[in-house]
Amino acid sequence: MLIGEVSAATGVDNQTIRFYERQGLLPAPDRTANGYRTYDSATVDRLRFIRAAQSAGLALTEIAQVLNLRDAGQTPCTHVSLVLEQKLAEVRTRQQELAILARELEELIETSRTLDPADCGPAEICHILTTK
Amino acid sequence: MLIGEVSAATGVDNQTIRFYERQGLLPAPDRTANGYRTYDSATVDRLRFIRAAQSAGLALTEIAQVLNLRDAGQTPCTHVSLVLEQKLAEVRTRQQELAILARELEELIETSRTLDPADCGPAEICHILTTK
DNA sequence: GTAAACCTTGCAGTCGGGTATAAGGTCAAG
DNA sequence: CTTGACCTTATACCCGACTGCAAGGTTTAC
Repeated sequence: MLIGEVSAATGVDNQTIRFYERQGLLPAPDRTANGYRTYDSATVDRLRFIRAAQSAGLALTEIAQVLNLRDAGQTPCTHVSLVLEQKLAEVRTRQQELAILARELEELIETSRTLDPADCGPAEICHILTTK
Repeated sequence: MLIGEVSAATGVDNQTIRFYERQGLLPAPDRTANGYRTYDSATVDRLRFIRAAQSAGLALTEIAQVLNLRDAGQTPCTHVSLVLEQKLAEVRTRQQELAILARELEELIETSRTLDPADCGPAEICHILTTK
């Protein structure tokens, strides 16, 4: 399988596949006589795994760690569980931050309804954002 | 007021103030005889406004637009309202995405509890993330 | 024999919001 | 007269995950 076929099979761009190789997410592949990279179906699985892990919110470096553990012959499940727990905690934190931000935005929008643009004095910049 | 005093008054770093100037968020200030930037209290207000807008989730380019409107003599309130509405919509979208992500992470973690690491076949990479 | 559709390498650029560093000028205190 | 705290400029670097481009080699189709 050439890189383009892997790309077509996974939806991951050629350049991105080479980028992942440089980043240590994919091992250096075998080459054909003319230097083209050749892959087997394990690479397709590996790329699908990367996409799955990515959409689960893991960063590439975290995914690389999981893959390295696995490549070293260990079952990374325990490690993966820990990473997932940590990710969930981060997501929860971010959710709280966004909830606060959403409330603030609502308040500002509410304020902007009750304020008259004509009241914007020349000294202030925009009283919607500075009234608070 | 020299840049360091403005920095002390606002908590915005000297370098950041110069950076904002380059980004068009602050006008080119007057200079003393020896070339030092001098500011008046309006700059302090402007920086406070920038921080307020930033903590409301606006990007620097959006803040620059608001300030430019204001500097052009317009009351940017209507524009600000629109930007805020749009921001709120973005935040809502992001909240939904995070909610989905959180549910997925919970499921994966739940799965990892019921799975035995010993079941991790050599072919798969990590069955917590690929079971789904 | 030539055009297209592949593949290779290496390096630069993107986004946002800064932060760091170098190399120098200025000013007040002791 | 030197130390230290200011200030100036220009330039480069950081994070993450790519994306683009140049300049070339290879293979397939007509």
